[in-house]
Amino acid sequence: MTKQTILIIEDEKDIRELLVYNLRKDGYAILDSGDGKEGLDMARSKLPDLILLDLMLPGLDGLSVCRELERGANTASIPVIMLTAKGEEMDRVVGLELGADDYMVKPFSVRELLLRIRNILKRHVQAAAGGSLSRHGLSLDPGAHKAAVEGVSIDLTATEFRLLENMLRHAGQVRSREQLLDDVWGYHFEGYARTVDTHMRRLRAKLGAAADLLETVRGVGYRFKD
Amino acid sequence: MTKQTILIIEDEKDIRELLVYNLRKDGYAILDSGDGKEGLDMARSKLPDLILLDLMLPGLDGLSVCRELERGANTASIPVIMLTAKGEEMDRVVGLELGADDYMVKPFSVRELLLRIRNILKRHVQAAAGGSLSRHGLSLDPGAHKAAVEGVSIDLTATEFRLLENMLRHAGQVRSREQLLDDVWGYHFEGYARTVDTHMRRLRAKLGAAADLLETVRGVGYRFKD
DNA sequence: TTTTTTTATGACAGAGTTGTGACGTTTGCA
DNA sequence: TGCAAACGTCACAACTCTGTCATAAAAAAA
Repeated sequence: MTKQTILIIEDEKDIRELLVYNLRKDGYAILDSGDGKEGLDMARSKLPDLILLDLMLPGLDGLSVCRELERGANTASIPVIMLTAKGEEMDRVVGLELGADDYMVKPFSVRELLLRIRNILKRHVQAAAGGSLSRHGLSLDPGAHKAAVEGVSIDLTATEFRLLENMLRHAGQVRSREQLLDDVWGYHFEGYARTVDTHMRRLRAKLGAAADLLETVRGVGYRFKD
Repeated sequence: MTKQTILIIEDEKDIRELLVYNLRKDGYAILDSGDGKEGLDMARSKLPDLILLDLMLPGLDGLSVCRELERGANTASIPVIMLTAKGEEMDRVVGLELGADDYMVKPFSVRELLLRIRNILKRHVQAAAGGSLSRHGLSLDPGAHKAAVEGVSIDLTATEFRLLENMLRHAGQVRSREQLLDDVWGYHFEGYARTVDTHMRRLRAKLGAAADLLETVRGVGYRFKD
């Protein structure tokens, strides 16, 4: 699960910093710009997973940015949440002129914004991602958070599940400890590489006879048997 | 499957156009009226699948329209979402007692409205098709707001019922506390995730022997046994 | 072989999560 | 108005999970 990127286009510094801080804390990678034109360029070059867009902007106003995004083949599908100050006649604007996915009126609840972002991203991700994974008698169902070996279900903790899922999604590929720390634990985790070893051991113990599905690649990392 | 029809009864032109535009984009067939009396007539003659009804209306006010709809044999089962301006003393109970399925306070998020509409329509379709949900000896009848374990009925409060219903509708899937807060409590709930725990406990207590149908998935959320 | 490097294992403490009882507030109702 | 039910919040204890470290084992290199 790679970190998702959110682009914030907002000229008010205080609000931008508030958003950057909270979104970063929530585990997103953040790009930000205080200018409409620059923000649009960033959107086109970085292709973020979601855009928070202020309506009133220097350079190029929010509506125009939105319209331009809609026009680009690569940017049209990026969900946009509009931010507006109270009294900016939002209803008409958002609804009639373009396809923002949602909008929030300032001052808004950060928590509510986070929830909406999560929901919107989830929907977009789910549209892309598939169902359950299985290989060599091991099956994982991420939605149900259930795992089974040869049909016999096994209990995994949250971390173990994420680790095994990541290995399975990259079956046949060697995964370095660093990659695993990034993907499973997250970029922010300043961990000890041996942590991965420990969890591999725990996973192997729980996998029982299927333990050898997790192969050690000495000097490199681990690999899920192809 | 034919397009579902939504009737909008709202006198403010801007809002009406906002709704027409967005709902049409979402794939619904739209009827609209700016007058209470006319709207009621349209409802009776066209029998839409859902009605968005403003509270303050010329001709005939929203509550009266709602009451009339409830009275008609053909219109009583049509779900109604009430729209009210902030400050218009809209007692939820009054509206809900009159048969409104939900209500939203202006200015509202178009996206949220669309979600609610989708949910309500889905529920109505399901209610018409099958009726009650049941699994593993637990049965729920959302229409009647009744629950039973092994045929023995149990009393659930409104929140408990919604929570259990949500779990049951996603049986086998892990539901995070955030998802549950969103779905069961709503976007605007600035709550504490422990609230979910507490309600799970209350549900389990009422479920008695069937308490283990609600499984804890540590570090992730809860899951209704598949 | 011996030495060095890398990985596996066992133990452990602290961090985090959940269940529970209690309490205060709100809401509906008599 | 007062009461009871429903609901959200909180504090706390029990428990699980998880990262870290020391050490053993294994593999590779010398």
